[in-house]
Amino acid sequence: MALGTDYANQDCSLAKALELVGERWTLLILRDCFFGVRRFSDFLTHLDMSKAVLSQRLSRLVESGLLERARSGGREEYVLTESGRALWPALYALTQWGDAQTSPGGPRRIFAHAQCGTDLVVTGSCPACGRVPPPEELEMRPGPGSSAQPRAHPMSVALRSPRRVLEPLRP
Amino acid sequence: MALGTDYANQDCSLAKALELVGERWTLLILRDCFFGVRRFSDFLTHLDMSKAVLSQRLSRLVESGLLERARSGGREEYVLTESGRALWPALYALTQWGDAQTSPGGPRRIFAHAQCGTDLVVTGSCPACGRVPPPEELEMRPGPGSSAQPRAHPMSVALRSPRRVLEPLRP
DNA sequence: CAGGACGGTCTGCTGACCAGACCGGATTGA
DNA sequence: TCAATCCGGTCTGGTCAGCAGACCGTCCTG
Repeated sequence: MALGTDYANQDCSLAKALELVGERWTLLILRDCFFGVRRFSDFLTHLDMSKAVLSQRLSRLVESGLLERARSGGREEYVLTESGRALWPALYALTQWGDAQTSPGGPRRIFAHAQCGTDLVVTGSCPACGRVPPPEELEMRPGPGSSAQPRAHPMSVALRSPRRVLEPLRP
Repeated sequence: MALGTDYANQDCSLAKALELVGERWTLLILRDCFFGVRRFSDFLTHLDMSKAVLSQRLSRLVESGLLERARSGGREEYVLTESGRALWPALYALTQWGDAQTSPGGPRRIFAHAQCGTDLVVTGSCPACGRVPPPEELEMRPGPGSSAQPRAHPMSVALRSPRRVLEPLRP
């Protein structure tokens, strides 16, 4: 493992997790995967990061089994594997904490259980069903804390309309 | 914010959260805080990291209100604030994912609800009480996936005995 | 078959991380 | 009382990772 990305001697699953997803940009890439982003150029546009780093991160994620490279209509696509999808609760919990800490006007995004239309509570469980729905059963929409000056490019616009989590952004 | 630590233009609470706790070592420092570590030298020993970086991370965590600097018996101590303690669900979720991905022999650490003695399920809720207990109600102990060659220094030994989460390591 | 979109790689620079030296104040022991 | 040690840092020089931007091969399209 590359220097600066491992935590030697830590007998701890949090350290192991961070060796897989703790590098800069990695969790944001995975978040975009949940939001339906699949193509190299779309990650690039939406995350506004360096191509070299994006390329390296995607390769590492494929290598560690969190993403799968698929070819669709001559285009490369990066799709979450089961391991990658299993990260959803952690991503959701971090997002909720970020809302609470940095968004006094309320959540930036709201997630609802699509089956029953009920908004999730902060723990990620559906108050109507009493269980924690998997990401593919969720619908997301902007909340009261979302930016008043949103970005204009088509990617961001598409991601602001209410949509199903994990549904591909492009047909 | 220092270059390389921010995510400009991201109207996303996950990005904001990562600006606060996404740097290398930061989440491991906070994990140690939950485990009762409070002193500079103890973090240093247990995490085996550079003093300069530890110093910078602690200062930033104090500055962002996740830790509080306290003086106890002439010694500096770093203690979680309410904001810091609110990070527990995210830390727990990431740890559970790390267990699932990297520890085929079972969890490295097991958390139980101290009130009723029941082990938590993967979502962090107590199956007996039906709710998600806060960290101060939890007891931790090594699980079947913990290392067979554990580290020998007193810090690590102390952290391997069953103990209450958030309870100070030193009296 | 020319042009552009796509999915990268390469390059030179800058800033972050590293180990280890150093340091001042407080406590402890002789 | 004074030296030694512990504690909680700061400083330094070297290395590595992230950055913007140039470049490049492949595929599709008009």
